Amino acid sequence: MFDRGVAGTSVEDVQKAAKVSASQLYHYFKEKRELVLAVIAYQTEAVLQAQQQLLEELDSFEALRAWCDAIIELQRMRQCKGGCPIGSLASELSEQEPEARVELAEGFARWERSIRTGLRSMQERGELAAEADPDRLALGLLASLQGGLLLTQVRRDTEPLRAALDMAFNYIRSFAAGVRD
Amino acid sequence: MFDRGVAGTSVEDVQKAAKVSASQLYHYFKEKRELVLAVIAYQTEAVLQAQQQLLEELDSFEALRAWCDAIIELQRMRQCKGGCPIGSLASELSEQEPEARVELAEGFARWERSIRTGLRSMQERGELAAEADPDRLALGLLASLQGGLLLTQVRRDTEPLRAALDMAFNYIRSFAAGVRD
DNA sequence: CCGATTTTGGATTGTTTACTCCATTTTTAT
DNA sequence: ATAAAAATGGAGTAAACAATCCAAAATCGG
Repeated sequence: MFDRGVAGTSVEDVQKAAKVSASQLYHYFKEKRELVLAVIAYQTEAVLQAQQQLLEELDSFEALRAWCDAIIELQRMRQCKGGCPIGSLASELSEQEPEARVELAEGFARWERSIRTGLRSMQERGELAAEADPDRLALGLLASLQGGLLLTQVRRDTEPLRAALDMAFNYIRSFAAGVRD
Repeated sequence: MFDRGVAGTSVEDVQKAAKVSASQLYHYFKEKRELVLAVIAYQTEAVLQAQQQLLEELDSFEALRAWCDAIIELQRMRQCKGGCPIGSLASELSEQEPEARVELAEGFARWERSIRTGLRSMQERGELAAEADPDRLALGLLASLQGGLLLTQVRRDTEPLRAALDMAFNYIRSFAAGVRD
């Protein structure tokens, strides 16, 4: 489903890939919709877990920059194919499957919270100015990341992702303690 | 296709909506893929035309802000449904239809160029500092817009779009002539 | 060890889908 | 006016699809 989209992946495709029969799949998942919800849960965990380590140790601008660079490097290795696993599902399912939309919104919320916590810890350490708003910065950063990933996927070139993350990073850095005012 | 996605829209759905018979549709479009390419061309024109006016008169930060606000207002009116017509197609088709991907990339490129031209004119007018890079700023701004639209679509709330565009706008404004250095 | 429950294989069903076909109507060119 | 070309209606086809069904196998509880 990551490779070909949800609509582009038949239940039979899943059966073959998983080497199980139809009755097995339908024994564990009532219908395709349910399987898709499981994919959302799985991909959300995968993305959050992959980010967790770098986001937990967000204590400096260098660490934030390292996180950005890691994402860029990951997309480069993937030859810019596939976009964000959560973002792609979100775009395909938001208008079609209300339940999926809610789950994906929750996934993004967790991701956002994770970034926000990192920015807050930078603020507590005195790296980030007190007047900075970690909530909005985290949300803006996540949006930049998503948009950057989409444009990078379409263009098959990491430049848009770089531009988006550079912009977000530099903006956040403009709130470095002591730089403003 | 904007409402239900490309895969979620059958050729028969299109026939009914257009009140034409199968033979008519297939007379003008060899196959569904060709119809989809026409949709891409149509939506690209629609988006660019809708933006054109505001982007052409990009001569000040107020005008840039007005453009941002117009986009936010548009999504609010749409109840945050549907995301970006180009972005949604891009996400659904990029990995599936190589030809569509190229057309969508070209659509984004035109959009980017349009923004870039606006920023350049601001630079020529002396609003934007000479050391600002309109190319990267335009790309970053477009990425922020796309990501903001996606998150706003998923959350059914304009806040992510606001945060994304605020971030991009404030960053660009930090290049206001005379403010830096 | 044995009866009940769960799990599995695989054929099957009914529907939806993209696309075709051909006869008929409409338009165009002269 | 008329013949050729283009456009249209609508039934039809074959494949793909999600989902069902039932019998067989495996697992579990006492």
